[in-house]
Parts: sequence; structure tokens; C-alpha cells
Amino acid sequence: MARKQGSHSDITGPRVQDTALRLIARHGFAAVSMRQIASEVGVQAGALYNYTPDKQSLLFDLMQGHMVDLLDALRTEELHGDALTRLKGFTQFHIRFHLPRSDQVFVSYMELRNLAPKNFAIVERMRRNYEDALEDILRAGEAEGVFSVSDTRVATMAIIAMLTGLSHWYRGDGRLGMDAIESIYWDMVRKSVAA
Amino acid sequence: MARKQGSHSDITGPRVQDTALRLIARHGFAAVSMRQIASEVGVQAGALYNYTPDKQSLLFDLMQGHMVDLLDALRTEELHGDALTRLKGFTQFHIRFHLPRSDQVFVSYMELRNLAPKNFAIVERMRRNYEDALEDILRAGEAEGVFSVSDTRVATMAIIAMLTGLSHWYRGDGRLGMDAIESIYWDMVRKSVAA
DNA sequence: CATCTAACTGAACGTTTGTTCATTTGGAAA
DNA sequence: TTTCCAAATGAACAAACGTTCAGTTAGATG
Repeated sequence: MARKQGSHSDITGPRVQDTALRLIARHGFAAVSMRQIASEVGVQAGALYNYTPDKQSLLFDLMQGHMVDLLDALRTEELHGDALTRLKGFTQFHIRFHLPRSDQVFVSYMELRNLAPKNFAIVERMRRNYEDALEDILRAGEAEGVFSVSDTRVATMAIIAMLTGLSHWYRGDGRLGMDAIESIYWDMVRKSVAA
Repeated sequence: MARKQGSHSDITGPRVQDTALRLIARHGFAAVSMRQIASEVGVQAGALYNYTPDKQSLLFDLMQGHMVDLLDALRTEELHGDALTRLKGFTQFHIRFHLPRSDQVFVSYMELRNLAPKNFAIVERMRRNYEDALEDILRAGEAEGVFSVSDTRVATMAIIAMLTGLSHWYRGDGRLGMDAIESIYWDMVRKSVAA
């Protein structure tokens, strides 16, 4: 029963992406079949190929889209001022951006190994750009004398791991709201690099 | 050609586990087939079923084994003394235990969703035990007045995420040895919870 | 009203999947 | 030397996989 009411392409398209994201986050890329995605969207498997050339592209588009959104949002943030202020801004930005996107975080961190080599390289480069933004702040803090980390690269990875780990256990309906979480994490981040 | 030289069961058995661990860490549980594992071990797929009842048990045994090893090692560590000393001991223990086991860490953190519900519950309970060991230390530090974290549970998750993240990027052949890494991370952990 | 076409169906394709099992093998035990 | 059996083979199973495509449908267009 094609096209029950009006044109569906602008409805089905996003629904394919949303459903794929949710299912892949829940079960993993390799464990989710095209038929499973189609079934939840409410179409037959063949119809998916109106919206993606293949399964691999579906994954890549999700991950690339997430990273593009992240880098765009970071650029918009316009962090400036002294290193401590910028670090606080980065910490809050990271939490506010990632907390409402737990599915994207899950997929982006778990499915890297399921990307074709060329796609992996693209996503990895964007991830590195994001990490570098934090490392710049840490280096500035060192220069200002307000931070003391013996290795800015390691400190960068440590902080990002700490912040991103949040997305793996935080549930919005828990006892702590986003503001409370933000405050706790900023406290720990600030102290961890303090001079 | 069965049994080319002597009994193989005590050789093939461990090789199945080792190979499965390595392949699953690299490609993910769902993406690795029994035939792929068998091929690397050097047997036919059917022979694997002399060593595991099914694929799910293979994954569960790997993950449960890792957690049992972890909790046993932690118990042996016998952390005692004041909270700061115990926190240092825990940090060093975590790093020294996990760094040489990057495949196990990968599998244990990525494949939780591929465990059958009953198996998931078992592994999750052990993970929780491990987290509680750290939280006990943080609470003791609060009581002593040497730590200041507004929420010991959140601080626990933050620290474990930071430490475990290490296993995801650290390469033994990099510019930093395990001792150097240990010192950097202990510095950050110590400061992050300092009063 | 007739025509067109985007959107979708449903069947089919060749592979690959986890798992089973009758059969074969060859070192160890008698 | 003969017997025995743990350990492995290799073929088979139904089911599920990603992907393709000729055909169908129904709203939009003329």
C-alpha cells in the first residue's frame, strides 16, 4: 500500500535515521538487521534503499552527522577569556551537548570498529579536532600558570573519558538533574588540573 | 585428521578462548562468526562445541572470567590505611590490572548489551561490587575530611570512567610507560577529590 | 478524467549464520 | 596387537542476512 496519504519521503527518511540510531545504540550495528529497522519504521526492507545506498552508509551518516553537529555547536560556543573560564565553558558545553544525546554517544563510541576504513578515518579526524580544542585550553592554562598537568595530551584524554562516561550511566529520571551533574563534574575537572 | 599429536583438548580449549577474545575485541561479538574463530584456531566450526555449549556462553565466560579475576585481584590487594593511601592503592591497582588487558576491557565494556538478560545481571552485579569498593574509599575520605566530593556515587563513576578510558587509547609502545601514566593519573585522581 | 511517477511491496538472489551429528582419526591403554 | 575413546571432520539443516528489482499503488499533475 504505497503512499497512503501524501508524499512520505520527507517523513520516512528521518524515521529511518531515528530508528536506526535507536536500534543500533541498543543492540549494536552488526546485531541489527535492515529488516528489523524497516519493520519498526513500518515499511519493507527494500524501501530502506530509497534512503541509503547500503547499511554501512547508514552507520556512517549517523556518526558523521553527530560529529558535525558537535563541532558546529562547539564553534558556536565561542569560548574565550582566561583558561579557567574556557575550561568551565568546555565542560558545561560537553555535558549539555552529550547528555540529551545518549544514543548518539553510544553509537559514536562503540561502533567505530564497524566503520569502513575510509569512513573511520573521517570520523576519527573529527574526534581528534574536538580533543584538540580541549588540549588547547589545557596548554593555555599551563602557560598562565593556573593549571598543572604533567602531560596535556593525557590530561585531555582523561577529562574527556570522565565527561563522556557520564552519558553511559546517567538517566534523566534519576535523582540528579543536569545542573547538579554539571556542577559536580565541573568541580572535579577544575580540581583535577589545578595548579 | 583428529588428534595429530597427543591429546589436544587442553591446548585447543584455551586457544578457543584466546582467539574469541581477540576477535571479539577487534570486530565485536555479533560481527565474529564461529567459523571465523574456528579458522584462526585451526579447526572446523563443529569442533568449537566441544568447548562451549553455544556462542552466547563463549561471550559470557570471557566476561565473567574477567570480572572474577578483577575482584579476586582486588581482594588480594588488601587496601588498608587512611583513605588517601587506599585511593592511591586503588588507582594504581586499577591501572596495573587493566592496562595489560585491553582486549578484556574492550569486550567487557562494549558487549554488555549482547549478553542474555540472566548473564547480564550476573556481570553487572560484579561490576557494581567493584564500583562499591571505590565508593567506600571516597566515603571514608569524606569522613576523615581529606576528600570533598558533593556526591560519592557520581565521583565514583567519574573516576572509574577516567581510569578505564585509559585502556581505550593507551598503547604500550607509546612515548609513556606504565609508571609515567600511573603517576599522571594518580595526580589527577588525587586532586579531583581533594578537600 | 487520464497520465505520471515517487514510494513502496513482495519475492527472489546467493551467502552466511549458529548448531547438530554420523563418521573418521590416531594416540593411549590393555 | 588389538581395543578404545577423546577429538576432530565435514556435510547438512533451517533461518536470517544484505541487496536487487519488476511490479503495484495512490496521490499529484495536466
